[in-house]
Amino acid sequence: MNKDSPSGSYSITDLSREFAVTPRTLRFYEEKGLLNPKRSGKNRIYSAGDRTRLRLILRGRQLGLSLEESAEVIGLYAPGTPNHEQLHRLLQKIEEKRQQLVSQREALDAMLSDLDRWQTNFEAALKAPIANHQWRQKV
Amino acid sequence: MNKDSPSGSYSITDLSREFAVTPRTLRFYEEKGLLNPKRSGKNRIYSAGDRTRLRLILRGRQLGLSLEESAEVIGLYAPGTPNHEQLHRLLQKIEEKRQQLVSQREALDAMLSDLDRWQTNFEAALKAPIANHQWRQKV
DNA sequence: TCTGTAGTTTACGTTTACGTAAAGATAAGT
DNA sequence: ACTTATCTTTACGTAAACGTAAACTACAGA
Repeated sequence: MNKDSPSGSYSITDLSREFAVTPRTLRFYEEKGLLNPKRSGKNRIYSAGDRTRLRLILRGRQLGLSLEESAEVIGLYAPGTPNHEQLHRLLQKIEEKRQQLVSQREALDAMLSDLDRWQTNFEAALKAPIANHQWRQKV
Repeated sequence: MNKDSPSGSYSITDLSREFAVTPRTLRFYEEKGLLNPKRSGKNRIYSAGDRTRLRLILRGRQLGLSLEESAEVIGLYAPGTPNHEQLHRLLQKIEEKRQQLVSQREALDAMLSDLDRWQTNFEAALKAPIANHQWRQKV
C-alpha cells in the first residue's frame, strides 16, 4: 500500500519512510506494546491511528522520553473516557521535561559564556605578541 | 581532606558529594581518560583543575553530550596553545546542541498544545452531560 | 584489639533502543 | 522459471554509563 491508501492504511515501509525510522524500529515498538497494527496475513497493516501513535512516540523520543514514558503518554490519548489522575501525572511529567529543557539551556549558556571568555583571552593574547603567555593554568 | 583543604585538593568522596555523583562515576571518568588525579599512595587526590574538569564534564552531561564529546570539549581547555581547528569543531558542536534544544522545545510545545486541545474537548464534553460522546476516535 | 569508615582494583551485570544476521515466505517483474 | 524486493520471526550483538559485588588495605576511635 502506498502513501495514500484507502482511508489511511500503511505498510511498514510506508511509515518507516515517512518518519525516517527503520522497520526494525516499528517492530520493536510493537514488541514493547506501543503499537498494535492489524495483520493482513502475516503482514502488518497500520491504520491512521497507529500512525498518530507513532508520531506521538517519536515526539516523545525527541523530547528525551523513554519508550516507557511515551507509552504512558499515549495511553492518555487512547481511552474513550480519560482518567483525571492520569492526566495529572502527565502534566507533571510535561512540567518536569520543561524544567529539564530550562536546565539544559542554562548549561548551554554557561558553556557558551565560558567559550566567549576563553576566546576573548585567546584573541587578546594574540594582540600582545611576545607578551606573557600565562593566562590561567586554572582549567 | 575535607571541603576546603590547602589550596584545593579533594578526596574522591569530597568531589562525589559536592557534585552528587558516586565515587564509581569518578573512577569511571578516570578510566575513560577524562580525569587524571594525582595519587597519595593509592588514594586519588583531586586538584582544583580536576574539579573544574569534572564540572565541565557534568555540564556536558546535562547537555546530553556523550563522555567522548565532553572529552573533546575539555581538551580545548587544557592545552597552553589552543588549536583553532578544534575550536571550530567545538563551536559547531555547540551549535548542534543549540539546534537540538530548539527542536526539543518545539516537541514540547507541540505536546502541550495537543494536551490543551484534548483537555478543552474533555471539559466541553463534561458540560454537555449526556450528549454525544463521539469526539474523535482518531488517536 | 576490634570495629567502622573510606579507600583500592578487578570484573561481571544492567538498562535502553535498537542493529544485524539468519532463514524463510510471498508477490511482482521480466 | 528466475531474480529481486519486501515482508516475516527468532535471536544474538552492541554501545553508553555506570551499578554492584568481591576481596583487600589502611587508618581512626572506643
